[in-house]
Amino acid sequence: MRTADELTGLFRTQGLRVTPQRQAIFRLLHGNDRHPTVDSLYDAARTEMPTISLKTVYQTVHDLEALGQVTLLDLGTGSVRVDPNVESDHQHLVCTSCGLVRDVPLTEVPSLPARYRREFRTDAVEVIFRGVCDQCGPRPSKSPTNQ
Amino acid sequence: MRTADELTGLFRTQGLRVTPQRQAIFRLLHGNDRHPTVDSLYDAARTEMPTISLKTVYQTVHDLEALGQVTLLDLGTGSVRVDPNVESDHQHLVCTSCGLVRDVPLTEVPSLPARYRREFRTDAVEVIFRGVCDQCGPRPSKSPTNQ
DNA sequence: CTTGCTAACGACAATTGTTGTTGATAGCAT
DNA sequence: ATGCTATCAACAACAATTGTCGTTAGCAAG
Repeated sequence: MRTADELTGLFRTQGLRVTPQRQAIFRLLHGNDRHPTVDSLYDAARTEMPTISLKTVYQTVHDLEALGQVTLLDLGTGSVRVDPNVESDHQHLVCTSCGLVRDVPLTEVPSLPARYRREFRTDAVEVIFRGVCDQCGPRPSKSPTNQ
Repeated sequence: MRTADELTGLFRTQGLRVTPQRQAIFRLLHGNDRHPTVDSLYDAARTEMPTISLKTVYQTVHDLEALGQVTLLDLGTGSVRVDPNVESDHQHLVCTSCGLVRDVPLTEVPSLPARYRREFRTDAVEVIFRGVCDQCGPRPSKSPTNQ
């Protein structure tokens, strides 16, 4: 994702205004590869700006999405996640235990079988690897930290 | 998915009871390839059983899932969809306009790149083709039956 | 066929994630 | 500096799903 300053300029050229609230969100997202939920962004923003409202965070990430600066992902974890990585094409890995999401660059994704192409125009192919990360999963040996 | 009668037997061996409500849901799902939402199942069930409650439908599809007789899909369409096809491995195609979901058998799905496998155990790989079906999409020519 | 345990029922309230409304405030182009 | 209006915070509304609870009825065993 672009820097907070670049986004400020971009927003202004689009007739959008850049408030302290939005700058805080820009900063929280820049270089963030944790795929935060809107709610976790909200929590983070509140530490430096206690009166910011959840609605403002939603509105800002939607604006960012409309400008192609983030992707909003629904990975079946119950809430939307913000993915600031729009530069490089990638897929996702999701831990079904802790909710961790990580980018996975794939050199090749499947294509829709030919006989479906007449009746369906594919705009995007999404691949999700579901499983357990090493923080959650039963390590092959040692420390039976089961949970 | 198995027939309503087979499911009745299976439920009983598990100590679950089979009520008229559940049988109605079994019947509505058998041979159904439309990936209904819980709500549409609820509507369908109410036509023959006006007092059935939404909670009962939720409970029954969750029981079916626990017994491995259906899969509950979250395809980002806002609500869960019930997929009774548990016999053959397949992926899904989703129309972003009308919400249509269709099974797509894939001969091959991507695998997680080697360097991620040390830190993550993949349980399932999900592929979603997002796009527009021919009912919704701009037909190349003729009948502008838009919307 | 009766009996009894308890799973499942319907009705309704509660929760969670997200969006709509509104009047006041403040960003920023001129 | 000024004014238009986008954005704000607060709050209500919404949709999908789950929890609670007192009552009913499935069904296994006798």
